[in-house]
Amino acid sequence: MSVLDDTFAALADPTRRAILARLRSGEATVTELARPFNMSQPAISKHLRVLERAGLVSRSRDAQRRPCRLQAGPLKAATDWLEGYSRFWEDRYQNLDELLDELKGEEADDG
Amino acid sequence: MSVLDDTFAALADPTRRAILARLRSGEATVTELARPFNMSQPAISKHLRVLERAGLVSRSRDAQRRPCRLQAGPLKAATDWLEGYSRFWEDRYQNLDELLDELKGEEADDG
DNA sequence: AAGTTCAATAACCACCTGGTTTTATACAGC
DNA sequence: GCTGTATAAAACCAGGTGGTTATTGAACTT
Repeated sequence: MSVLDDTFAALADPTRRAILARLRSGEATVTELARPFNMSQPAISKHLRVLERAGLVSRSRDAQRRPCRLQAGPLKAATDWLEGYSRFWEDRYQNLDELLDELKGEEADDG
Repeated sequence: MSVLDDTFAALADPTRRAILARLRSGEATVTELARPFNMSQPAISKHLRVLERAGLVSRSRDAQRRPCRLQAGPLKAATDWLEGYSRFWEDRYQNLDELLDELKGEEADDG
C-alpha cells in the first residue's frame, strides 16, 4: 500500500541490499548482478522486480541487456521516516525512560 | 539472519509502524495498542512478537499487563545503513547519472 | 472460591516470498 | 536463417505472514 511498505520490504532481503550496494558503483546488467550470488538468473530477476516495484531500481534497454540503475528517492523517504525516531536512540532519553519506569515500580511497591 | 533483515522486515508493515509511533509517546499495554486498530488482540500480539524479535520493543511486567516500550537502537543501525546512499538522492548525482547515460546512448547511435 | 481482565497459545486459512527448473522471447552476429 | 546470449515467464514447492476464532493461563477483585 504505502510507499514505505514497499521500500522497507525491499530492503529486508540481504540479496536485494547487496544488489543496491553493487549499483552504487554504476549500472549493471542482470547477469552481472547475478554473478556474485551463486543463485539462478530467474531468482535475481525476481529480486529486481521487487526493487523496481519499490522504485529503487530503474531499467533501460541496451540490445538484449536490461541495465539496472539505482534510484535512491525512496531511500530518502525511508530515512526521513526514521528521522522521527532519532531522539529515541540517544542514551539520555533511554535513561530517562528507565528512570521513569523505576519510579513507577517503587510507587507500586509502596502502595 | 542479519539484524537489518529483521529491522526492515518489521518496518515493512503499517500496523507495526503505527505501533512504534504510538510508543514514542510512552509505554503502552497490548490492549491499549490494539484499541485504535479494529483488529483482534492476538493479531497485535503477533505484531509485537515481530517487533520484539527485531529488538524494537521491550516488555516489562505490571500485574497482568505487559507494558511495551520503544527500543530505537536498531532504527539507528538502519539509518546508518541508509546513510551510505545519501549521496545518491541528491539531484546533481542523479543528473550526472542520466547525463552519462545519454552520452552512452549517443555513442551507440554513432557507431 | 468465583469472576474478570490482560495477554499468550493453538489451530486454521489465504496469500506472499524466495527459491528452483524449464521454457519462451528478443536481439546480435556470423 | 541458424546459433548464441540476455532476460523474462511459467509452473512448482516449502515455508513465512497476517489475519481469524476459540481456548488457556495468569493475576487482580470481590
